[in-house]
Amino acid sequence: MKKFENVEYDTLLVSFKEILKRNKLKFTSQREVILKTLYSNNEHFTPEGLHFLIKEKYPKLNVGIATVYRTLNLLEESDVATSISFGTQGKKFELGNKPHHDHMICKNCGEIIEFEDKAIERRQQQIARERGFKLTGHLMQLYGICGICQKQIKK
Amino acid sequence: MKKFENVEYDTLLVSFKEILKRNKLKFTSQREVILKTLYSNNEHFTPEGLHFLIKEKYPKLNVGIATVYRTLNLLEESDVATSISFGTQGKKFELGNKPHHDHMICKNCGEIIEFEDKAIERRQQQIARERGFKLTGHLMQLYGICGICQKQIKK
DNA sequence: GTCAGTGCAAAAGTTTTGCATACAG
DNA sequence: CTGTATGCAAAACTTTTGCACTGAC
Repeated sequence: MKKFENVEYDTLLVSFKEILKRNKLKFTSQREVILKTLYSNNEHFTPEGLHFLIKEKYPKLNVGIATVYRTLNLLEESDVATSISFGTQGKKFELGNKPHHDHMICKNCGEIIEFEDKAIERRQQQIARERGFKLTGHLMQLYGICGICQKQIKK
Repeated sequence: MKKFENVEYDTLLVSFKEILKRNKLKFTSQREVILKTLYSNNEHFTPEGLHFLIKEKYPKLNVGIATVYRTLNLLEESDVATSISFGTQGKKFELGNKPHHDHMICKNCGEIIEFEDKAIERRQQQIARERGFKLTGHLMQLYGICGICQKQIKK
């Protein structure tokens, strides 16, 4: 069996390069590092968070925050990444090709369980279609108390 | 028979006053106007949008943007209003006196469409149960491009 | 009268932009 | 070589805060 991870990143990289070429844009080390960092940490990054991590990991490149913003916007415009809005401020970005998952979060201990449900996804598509929307993504978080905490909370 | 969907404005006002009294806060004309404007326009407001409308409608009051922010944050903290973030463009607020619903957000123009779907809600309950979670709430936002923007983007 | 609320302006925090230089193609 | 990309800093925005004055209770 092939190494799934590398194949996926290579594919991602190739299609990113194709998009760049198609638009007469250049493939720079900054853009590579931003894509790679987004890929290897499957988190949702704020621009500053991503910038901080990159500065820590590749100090020699000295990537500026403006480049991070410009590249994230580029990635989003070309549908390589998507952004969602969390909490108070700012966007968080994630790669659009990641296998989709949602989160169930325990309000007591913070435990996060990932899940994925085809039935809900299908229903979301249908809801969007009914309202003339072209769906590009979603955020779904379920809040509750996990099994362990339910037992402990017998107060 | 009392309608469940929309709490009357008077009821809303009374409960807002109660909250203020309970917290030793004062009922001011600015706060009243902000609540009333949120109520009478069935929209989701950005702070500036709300501020603009209020300045237009009640120019004599000369409500400052800081007061709008402060009041919106107060309304949110006391669960009278809720907010939705949508990226760089900031938050949008709505009163929390509506029955539960989720949001579909246009990533291009920020338009927000409300929807509610029993099938998804049921499925969420089931997913939680399967994983030993006691569900207490959820957040679901669908992102996409609204019909109007889809047409405009065909350049 | 007391003290929270307000407008204003300044500050703080984010994101974008202008410009000279660096560098991919 | 030719432009695009970049870093830096300034600018543009959005939201919060400090302060003296106003006004609700």
